[in-house]
Amino acid sequence: MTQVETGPSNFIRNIIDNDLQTGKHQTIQTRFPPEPNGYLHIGHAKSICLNFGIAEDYPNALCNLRFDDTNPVKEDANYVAAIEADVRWLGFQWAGDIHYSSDYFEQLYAYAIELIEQDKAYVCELNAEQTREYRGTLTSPGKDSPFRNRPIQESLDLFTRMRAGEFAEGSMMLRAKIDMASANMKMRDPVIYRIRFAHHHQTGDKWCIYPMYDFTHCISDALEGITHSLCTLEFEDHRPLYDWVLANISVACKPRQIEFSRLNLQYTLTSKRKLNALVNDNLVSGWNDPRMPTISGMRRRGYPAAAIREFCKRIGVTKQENTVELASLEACVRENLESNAPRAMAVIDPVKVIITNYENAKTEQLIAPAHPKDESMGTRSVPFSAELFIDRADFREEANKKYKRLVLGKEVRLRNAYVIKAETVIKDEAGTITEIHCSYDPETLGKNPSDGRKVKGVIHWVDAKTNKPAEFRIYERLFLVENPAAVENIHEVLNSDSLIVKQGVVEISLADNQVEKAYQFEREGYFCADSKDSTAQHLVFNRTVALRDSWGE
RNA sequence: UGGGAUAUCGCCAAGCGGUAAGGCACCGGGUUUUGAUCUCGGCAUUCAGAGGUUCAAAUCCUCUUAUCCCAGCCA
Repeated sequence: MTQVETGPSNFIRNIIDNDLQTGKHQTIQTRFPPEPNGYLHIGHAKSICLNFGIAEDYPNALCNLRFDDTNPVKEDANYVAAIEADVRWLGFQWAGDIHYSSDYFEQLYAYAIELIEQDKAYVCELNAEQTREYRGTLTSPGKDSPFRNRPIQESLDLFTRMRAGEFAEGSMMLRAKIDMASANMKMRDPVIYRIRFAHHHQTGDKWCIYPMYDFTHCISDALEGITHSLCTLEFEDHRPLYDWVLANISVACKPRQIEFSRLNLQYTLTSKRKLNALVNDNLVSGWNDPRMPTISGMRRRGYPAAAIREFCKRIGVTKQENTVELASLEACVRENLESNAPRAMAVIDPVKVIITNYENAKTEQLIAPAHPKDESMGTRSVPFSAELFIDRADFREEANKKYKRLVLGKEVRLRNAYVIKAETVIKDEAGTITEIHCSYDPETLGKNPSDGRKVKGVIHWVDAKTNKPAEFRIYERLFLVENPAAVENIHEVLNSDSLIVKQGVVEISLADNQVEKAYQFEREGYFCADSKDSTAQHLVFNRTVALRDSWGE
């Protein structure tokens, strides 16, 4: 069987190629197995792109979405819905219906019985502390539980009664009988079932015993016919256990677990627990705060799904520990938006400009292209009158040659409009500039001055009579340090300027823009209207990412 | 001090015995009504270190070093 491989190559795909070539598998089946205990983040995106990407690229390959829901005390149906939406938004479709590990609880229970009947599992009554003591340490072997050799019938009876709810939480557990002296801690008679009188978001109150990850995951994979079970590096030690379980129960399918390194991103946290803490401590507005590295946060911020997919493609898949620079992600976002985002003008920190030689009552409609290189994106009408706004940063009373904006007594090009010259400035008592009086050259619309004068600078502007007021939210990294995960107290390294709010104006053509639609506000960056707070009465724009800026000053 | 893994440019990452891909970042030139974009050029005689095998080694063999993961009835 030949495979048409369009995705990026990596060691996992090499393994798959080989399995196809040798005939070990005819088709490939992967799965993305999130636990519904938090929102998906950029690290999950890597796994999603890997698993669903393989399903897309290999003939007849499929990828399941399976919720690994074996711990009802931490999980919630709200997360299920959010995760589903995030995967879909990222651009992927799972095979058939959504799966849940809890769908297999009955089968899992039967396999546990099989293990007990073979004397490969037993009910243990050690409490949590004792269990830990008996397990030994990294350098010293554990010792057998006193319950390890109890009769099979007794374990069978106890396990049945555990399910029936006869015993208290923590009083008993089912353990695999492997090797308490194993150098691999995971093989020291791991717990495979514990008692939890908890309501489960899928199975309700049907169960009071819940299977552990190591017992559940491999069997769920096998039941779904998964060929390659891809997970992160910290599960390498679990692989012998994964294989042990499948080797000792009556299932035919033996998926292969392959581990790859998780993604670390500079200045960001990718731990659900810690991200949850940011939300609970109100350090951010929610899981979808635009500063969050969650899929929903990035979406709200304006990152295109395609840019996130491209990023995942560029970072690759290996077993090496890595920390990717933020610049790499931002490059993908800019690259996508550069060609897809229509242009518009917005003034974030406005100061008024009066065109003294322009007829006061007049307003003309200038035509500006939506994109400088893509004519198919059309044009828009931009009103121009004697009163305009420009950004305070674009004017100086005096400046050196390198400053290419408006300077008193000098000329500058107004983007998509005329060349103007600053004549005088008006200030208030505090010395703050309130108005800049300029003259314009009527012969410079769409052409350079006929006398050959060179006007090097171009600045953006918004008509003062017809604009739309808008709020701009400028985002910076949430943390001051490259690796916030290594910091004990997150509060100490929180960037107090991670959100800066500005009140300004946008050109009138943006009055009825759509939420989450990307625009490039020329010379400022890429923005999109906030999906939660922007309304027609009060526009709110999130800065997705600034434009690249090579001006050193 | 037990076990498992990983070491190729500032950050990712190809490479799988035949003489170091690519991306991001960075540095320069050009174009430009966005200091954007685009474009041209530069950027590892060297692959954690030391030995060895070979005509030939990042790739094979030794040893050393560094880093990460494992002692939840979490996933």
